[in-house]
Amino acid sequence: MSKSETTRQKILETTAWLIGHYGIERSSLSMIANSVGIQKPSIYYYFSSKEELVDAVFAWILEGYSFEQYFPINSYTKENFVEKIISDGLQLLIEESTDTQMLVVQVLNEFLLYGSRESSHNKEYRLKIKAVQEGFIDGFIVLLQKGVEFRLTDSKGLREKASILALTLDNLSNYPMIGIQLDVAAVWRQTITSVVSNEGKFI
Amino acid sequence: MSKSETTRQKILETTAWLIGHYGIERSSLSMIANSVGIQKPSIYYYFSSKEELVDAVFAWILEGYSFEQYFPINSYTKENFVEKIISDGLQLLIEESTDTQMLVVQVLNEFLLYGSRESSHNKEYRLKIKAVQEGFIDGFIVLLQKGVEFRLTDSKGLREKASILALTLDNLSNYPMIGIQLDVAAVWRQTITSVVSNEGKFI
Amino acid sequence: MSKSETTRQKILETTAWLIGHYGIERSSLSMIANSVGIQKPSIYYYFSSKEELVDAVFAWILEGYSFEQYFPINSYTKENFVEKIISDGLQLLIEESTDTQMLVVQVLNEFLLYGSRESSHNKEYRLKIKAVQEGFIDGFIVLLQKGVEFRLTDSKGLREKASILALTLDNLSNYPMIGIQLDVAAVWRQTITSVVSNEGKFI
Amino acid sequence: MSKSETTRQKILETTAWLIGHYGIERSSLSMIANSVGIQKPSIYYYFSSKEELVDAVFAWILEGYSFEQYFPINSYTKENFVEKIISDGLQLLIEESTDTQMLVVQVLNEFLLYGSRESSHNKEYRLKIKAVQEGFIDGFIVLLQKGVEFRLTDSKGLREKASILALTLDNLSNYPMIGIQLDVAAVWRQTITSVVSNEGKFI
DNA sequence: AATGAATGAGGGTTCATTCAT
DNA sequence: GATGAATGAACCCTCATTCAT
Repeated sequence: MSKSETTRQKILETTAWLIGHYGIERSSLSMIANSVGIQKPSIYYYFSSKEELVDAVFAWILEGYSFEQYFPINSYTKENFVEKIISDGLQLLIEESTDTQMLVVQVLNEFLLYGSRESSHNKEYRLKIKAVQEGFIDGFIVLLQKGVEFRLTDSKGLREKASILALTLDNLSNYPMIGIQLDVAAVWRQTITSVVSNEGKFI
Repeated sequence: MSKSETTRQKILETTAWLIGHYGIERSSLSMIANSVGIQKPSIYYYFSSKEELVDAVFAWILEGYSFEQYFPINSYTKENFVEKIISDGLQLLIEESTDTQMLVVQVLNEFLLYGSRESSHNKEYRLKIKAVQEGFIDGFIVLLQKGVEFRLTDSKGLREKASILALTLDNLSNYPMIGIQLDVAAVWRQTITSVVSNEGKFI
Repeated sequence: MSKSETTRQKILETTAWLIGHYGIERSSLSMIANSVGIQKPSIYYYFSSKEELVDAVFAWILEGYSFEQYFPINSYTKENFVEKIISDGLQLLIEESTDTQMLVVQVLNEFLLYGSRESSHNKEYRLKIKAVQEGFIDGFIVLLQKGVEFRLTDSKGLREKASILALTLDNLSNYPMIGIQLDVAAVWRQTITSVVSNEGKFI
Repeated sequence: MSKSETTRQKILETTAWLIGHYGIERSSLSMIANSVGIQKPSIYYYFSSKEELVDAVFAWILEGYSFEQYFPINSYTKENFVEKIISDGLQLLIEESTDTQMLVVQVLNEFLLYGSRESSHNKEYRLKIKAVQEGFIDGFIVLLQKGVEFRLTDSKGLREKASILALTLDNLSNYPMIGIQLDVAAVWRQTITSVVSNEGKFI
């Protein structure tokens, strides 16, 4: 990696960390430059404005956060189906309790809130996060359809079931932020069990 | 209401609205004063600092957001049990799609994120929100215990079930913020059905 | 004393104390009102502006600070002359190490400095303090003339001798402010001895 | 001198001048910036806060104000002893009636008073000024000891004599501030004469 | 005799940004 | 590639003051 790219990357990572810890507005260019170990105007060599830097951070964070990454559809079989959903989900949830990934959640939430504010530009954030969330819902729909093919679950209310899975996953990853202690594994397992293997209970 | 109280209340409401729309840091005292129709220093007559004002807004928002308000435990009977949980929850969820209550969610999220940032004072926000969330979990536990008495649900994993209900409610109220269209009523109904009336499936 | 006078007096004393401890500019009307136990606008009932209040404090402080008060010329005799100058001076100096009087010195210094600043109005402070200081010099001249009559000192350089006494007194009362430990009594006695009983050494 | 140092120096000098004329609190950053011919935030490029700027001014002013600078002990001989003390002192006193040095006195007094106020940080000012004052006392003690060696003065009460010289010098330099006209030279000569050549009169 | 409510002016400070070097 | 120097705009906050009550 060239020196230039190294510095760019350092700025990106540092900014992400700072945003996760102090929020977007509180993460000033001074702080960022200071943390990276460069001078403030140097940032402008890589990013033409704070807005552009923040956008880049957002894109960089989002980049590695997709359904396919955590739930590789092709490796699901009739035999491993239920247990693999559980374990794949747990991996996401538990990975997130590591510092690195908890940062991602925090930063995404920051952007989610930031994007929900009154501002023409911010709408993009909301739209992109929406896309990711819908990506998870769509992913679960596809996954559940496999479950239907495997005759492990019935075909009614697939969209609602998928939504429940997506939002449960989302919220379980948010709970640590509030500080609530929860048996994440148990709750996730319980959710999968009742959603996937419910028989004709859906109205 | 005295003139003083009127102004104080106006400041409180305006600030809540602004925080919901622009966030805490972006809601400057100038904006607030401007929106209320007074001069900036006048705010200091009612609140000794921005921090105190923000605290007051937080307390005011939190004040009307408790489990008991939405799920009045005493009015649950064996006959109305399942349907009442569904309708009470829907009232919360649908009420929240009105502008007034959607503001509450937005503001609470703002505080939640604000509280998760590095700062000694902010910890209080997190703790108070945690208390509210735990209030919902505890409330659902009590409610589910009633369900057990009524022999409508079994007694295993009560805490996990309650957690699922609480976080589902939480997340369903957050979805509109992202802009995702969801058949909220269907999802909630589905969740209640699978959680309450699951038979021995919990591990 | 009527209630009105009592409050007025309380404001005066409190302001003097605050000026002594925090300086004129730092002693805000809020602080004063707070310390007195009244509301800010009430001060305006007694003093039409902060400037007028400060002036009143100045006059009140100056009022009890004159040469005659400490050195009653008429009670000086040939027999007690030297010892009485010493003891009268020491009374002023030692009295000043009590809290009450140390306040006076502090406040006067505050006004002295305040008065030396660029401002048309402040000139009055300087002039009045100058008058007091000259009052001490003139007083000592009269006193030393008595000494000449008593043939205890010679008549040369009376003005310079008087000046030395006045400024020594002044400075000795300032030293505690800096925090320098000094055997005040010894220095004052030494000064008197060398000034009053010097024989023909003055040029 | 680099551009940066020039500006820094200009800020320092301007601030000193303003403090001498208007006091520390009245010398606002707006005034300073205005006088220097720069914008307010530019000051922060050189000094991280007003406090730091004021500290720097204080250090800068104090820097050139020591006993040794005015009374070079090594150049005192038995022959020039008395006359040199007089002339060295007069140089300090007369130099101070120039605008430049009168500013120093004014500023030092400002800091002395500022330092005597209730505030944890200000204590340092008092301590440093105390150190300078004690430097003068100690310097005069050493000087008088030389006088003892030269058999020009006796060895009793050296500390008190030194104190008298130091405070006389101090006060003589303060008198112009009040506006009192005084034959400074005569008073200083008289003090030296009576202090140095007093014979066994000390008690 | 006193105050509740409000304000214009100005305080110190931080911000993102620019630009010559 | 990077920065030293500078700035306009905006920040939170405090001030002395006013005025109807």
